[in-house]
Amino acid sequence: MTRPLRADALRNRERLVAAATELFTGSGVDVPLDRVAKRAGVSIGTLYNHFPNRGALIDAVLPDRVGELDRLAAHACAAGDPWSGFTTFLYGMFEMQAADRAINDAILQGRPPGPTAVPAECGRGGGVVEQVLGRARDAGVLRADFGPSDLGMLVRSMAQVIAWSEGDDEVWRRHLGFVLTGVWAGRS
Amino acid sequence: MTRPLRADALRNRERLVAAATELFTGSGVDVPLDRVAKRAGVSIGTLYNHFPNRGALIDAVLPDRVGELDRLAAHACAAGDPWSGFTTFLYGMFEMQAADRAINDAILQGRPPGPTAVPAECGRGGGVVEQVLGRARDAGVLRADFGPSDLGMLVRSMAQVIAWSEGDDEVWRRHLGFVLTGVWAGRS
DNA sequence: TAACAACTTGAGGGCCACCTCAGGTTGCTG
DNA sequence: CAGCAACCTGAGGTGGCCCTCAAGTTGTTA
Repeated sequence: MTRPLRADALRNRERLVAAATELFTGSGVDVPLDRVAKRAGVSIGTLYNHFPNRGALIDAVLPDRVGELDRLAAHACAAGDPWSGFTTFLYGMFEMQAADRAINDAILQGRPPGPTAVPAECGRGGGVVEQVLGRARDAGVLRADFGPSDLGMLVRSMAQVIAWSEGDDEVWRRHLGFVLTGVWAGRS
Repeated sequence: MTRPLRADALRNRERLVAAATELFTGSGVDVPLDRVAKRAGVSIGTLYNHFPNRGALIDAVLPDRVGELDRLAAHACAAGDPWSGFTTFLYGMFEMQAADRAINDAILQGRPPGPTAVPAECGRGGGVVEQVLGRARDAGVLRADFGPSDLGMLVRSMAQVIAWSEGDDEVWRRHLGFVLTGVWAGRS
């Protein structure tokens, strides 16, 4: 079906993804596409040959990063204590989110009619994430009614908090701490 | 210094504010200014005569609404129980925020380098708000270290949650409940 | 190496919102 | 009511970004 790309085409595509990754990560997913093309050393036309729109480019950039979620979640499941597994998973995840404006922006901008495939990607890793949640719930340390949609909302709200933290991790950590205390079901 | 406006100028200014209030409230603070002018029955040039930029218009629209905060806060202080005073204040405030896209948008978009004077306005009512906080803290029902900046962060994060709730108040109420549980310092 | 298809190029058209300003209109004052 | 300032008007300039496409270039296959 899909015949192999010509050598130069493949090279250009890789350069484009690399340039987009850099710019999206640093300045958000709103950077003019001309700038992405220029940084890739390629014409704007070529960019559009490979990616019909901005969303396609974002979709090409994000999945790599989302893969890290799997590792984080696996690590969390391996932890002895379900609660600390759950919390370190969240802290790790938001650390990643705070370090990469592309991710944070994608979450912020994924307004109700989400344009890109981020939700789909999140669904992919959803299985593992659901495991982390389930383990904490079953152990009775997480509110029994805390579901994936609650986590989704937390991610979105934290994206906003992170954007306001301006690089100071302590700021969003503090806020996250409040919420975690709120969803903790253990005995104090 | 500032001599009184001419009669027609005053009328136009009022019409502009009214039109902007309607449009901002319903469709967010991003509506094209041409549309605001048209709805006010005034030319775009007149709009710029009165308000040099969008921020000035927003500043003219919001303060009315922020005034309601004072009433809410006063009501909260009048409540017998400091904790229920605190929580009903917050629920009331976010209800207002959920009902008015102008407010919610202004909060969401007031990115770190905030353009409009919303923060200043919040500071104005800040005295009363600080009272509500202080009362709850002094009564030992609110974390002793929960300050105004924490409240500010909560407001911002809730703005995001509200935007995602798409009119379903139960959604943001649920999330707010988590956070409130987290900052509650009473004995369970 | 010929010859085709795949790919690239970048000027340019479209769109939309922002904002200006020269000229016309209107309230106001004496 | 004259005459001046204050005010209004809206066509049009500006800028940014989006996206297209006809013409040129380059990899590839035979």
